[in-house]
Amino acid sequence: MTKVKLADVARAAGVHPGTASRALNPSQSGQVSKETVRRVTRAAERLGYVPNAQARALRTSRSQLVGIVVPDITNPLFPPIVRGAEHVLTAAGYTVLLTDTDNDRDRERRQIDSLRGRGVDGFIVATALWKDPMLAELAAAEVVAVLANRSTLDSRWPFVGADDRAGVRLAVHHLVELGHRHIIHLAGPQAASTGKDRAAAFRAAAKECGLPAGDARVLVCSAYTEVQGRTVMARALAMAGTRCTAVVAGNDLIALGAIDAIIDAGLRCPDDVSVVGFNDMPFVERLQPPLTTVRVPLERMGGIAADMLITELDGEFSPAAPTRTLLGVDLIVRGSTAPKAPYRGGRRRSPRAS
Amino acid sequence: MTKVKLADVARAAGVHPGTASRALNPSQSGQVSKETVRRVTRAAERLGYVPNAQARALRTSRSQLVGIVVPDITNPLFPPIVRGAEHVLTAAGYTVLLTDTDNDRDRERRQIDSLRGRGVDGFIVATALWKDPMLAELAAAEVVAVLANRSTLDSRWPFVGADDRAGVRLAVHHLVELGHRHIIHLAGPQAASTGKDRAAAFRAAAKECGLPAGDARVLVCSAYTEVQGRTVMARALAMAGTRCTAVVAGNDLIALGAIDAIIDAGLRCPDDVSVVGFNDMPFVERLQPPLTTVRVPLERMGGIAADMLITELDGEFSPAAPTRTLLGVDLIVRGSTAPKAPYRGGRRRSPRAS
DNA sequence: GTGAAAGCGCTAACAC
DNA sequence: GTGTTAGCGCTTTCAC
Repeated sequence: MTKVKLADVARAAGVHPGTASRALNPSQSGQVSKETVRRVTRAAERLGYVPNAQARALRTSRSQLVGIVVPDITNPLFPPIVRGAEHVLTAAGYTVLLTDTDNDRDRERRQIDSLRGRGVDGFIVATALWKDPMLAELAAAEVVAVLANRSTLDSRWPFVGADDRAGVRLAVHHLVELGHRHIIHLAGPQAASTGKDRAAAFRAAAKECGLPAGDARVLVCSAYTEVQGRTVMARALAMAGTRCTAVVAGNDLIALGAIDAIIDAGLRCPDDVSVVGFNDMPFVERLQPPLTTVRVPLERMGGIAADMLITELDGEFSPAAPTRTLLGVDLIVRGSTAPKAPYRGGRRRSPRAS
Repeated sequence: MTKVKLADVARAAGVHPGTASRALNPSQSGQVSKETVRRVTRAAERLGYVPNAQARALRTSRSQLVGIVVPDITNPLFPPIVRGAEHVLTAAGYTVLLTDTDNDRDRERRQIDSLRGRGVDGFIVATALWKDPMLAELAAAEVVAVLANRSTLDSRWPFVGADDRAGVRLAVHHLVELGHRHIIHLAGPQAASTGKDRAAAFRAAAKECGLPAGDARVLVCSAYTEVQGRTVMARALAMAGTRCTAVVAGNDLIALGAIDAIIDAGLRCPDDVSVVGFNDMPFVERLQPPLTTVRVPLERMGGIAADMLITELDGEFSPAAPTRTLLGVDLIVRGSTAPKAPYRGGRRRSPRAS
């Protein structure tokens, strides 16, 4: 079983390879007689012809390959985004190269360089930093890319993400309505737009609700992980002056860590401390307690990122100002938030044995 | 910024392109003088040379591309497998093409054909059916592939998966030790080896524990989903003759659905019915109740699949009998299993309002 | 409407 | 040890 190539199809159809190429290529099949198109198409089918993408790419310098760059595919935030993007991309004839940077900048650079060497037509990047040297390089090299979830300082990139400000605002108002006044924000890494923007939104919302700055503290986690959420929340609970009754977490993972720390401290969620997450990643509705969180349409985000990239790739020129899409979000109220309990004079259950 | 090619590097180093190629290629750089290698390497670095993978692939008919085929990347079972495989593969210079078949056979065929057209060197397939026409075609076309998680009837494929029999045996023994005698198995789809093998293992383990066949029923779910688990469990609870006190689920998702059905019926887990899952996918330890399940080293599974594939790809010939690796599993006992409650004369809480 | 021919960037077989 | 050459499979200009 040796690979059948265009020349074989041409011979079988009794035409020249060039003609066969035109016949098989929708955009050029107009230049070929209907009859020839039919003969070539049938021959191709009969022989089970599959075009060699490498050769085509080499010739046309278009690979129909798209690289998707995520920090960690096991973070439940990303599979839906990847899935949404993949569906749109494959429907449009593109193939997805997935790469997981493992949150490691060196690895990210190597991976992206490798994908560039493979001639990808463009990237969907979900690892952007606010100040991102990698993106600067890509820009310099005139690489086509779209940013998903995280934005960047450099406004030249098309972007699709959640309306972070609206989401945090919803969360803060919800807590205030439940009677909470001492609310802290466990912010995500400030190098990421999501971390930065949500923190800013938290401050703005707190002000809007009339909370004094001292009652609406921001504590920064160095990563979007359960471990960081737990560590920073533990620190917050141990701080003398802090007596927060509610937490707005930078994302769901940080929220889970925060809940752990609350339990570690002998407190309960939501009885003693309410917690709101962000993203509504899969399965958080089944956790104990079910997580109140801001729902982001992740699969749609991936699909839109793919659409944007395809537009960019098809377009002869890009508009002066790139498209920026902010997806609407909803607050999903579940079991991790409750009305502020009346002050119980420091009565705590004994801390969990470690 | 025009792309720098091998000829540019050669010119800069003052050698012929052929020599530059040899100098840059580790396997052939022995044929070139040390000094030339140095000059070429430096020139390549200075110019920022990135080899064109398309051209190389066209010439060598080796693309260093590997396709990973999963049914649904949003099923938490798969991200760890993909991640494990990707790390090994990228370390070995391969790039991953990910495709999500959406559990759709037609889509799967199209995707695999497309990846073949792209000249992938091999596949890691996590969607195998026990009798799989797709795999038969791949075999006929002499495609190199490795099966992960699910095995197949045709023994020609290398395979890495969990020790399903041992896992189910652990689960059944655990339940019997807790005093359960009326145990049902909510099996996964019987078209998949995991569904079939776990069901067979369940029957064997029940027999081993001296449970009469009528007390150890097998009910089959048509998919590994929460919806199916819930539906089939509801049917089981509604069946007149059934009074099971424990469930061995085909996987964690089915287990979650089963727990839903138990609650729907006005019963409690684990108080009235114990449930054991399979896979120990991420976050099940935080669910309500925390899921007792069989832990499978998923990331390792992916890594081993990648290793097997690389071996296959490097080897001049494959051994007569392909490698089959069964990964050891552990039972992780958490909150969804408990000792059988004394018979409470059909006393049930009123069913949850629907 | 179709044939001829060149060439995308690279590697490997063959000279010397 | 290095230069030369051919060609991987395809598309596309240029003839006719």
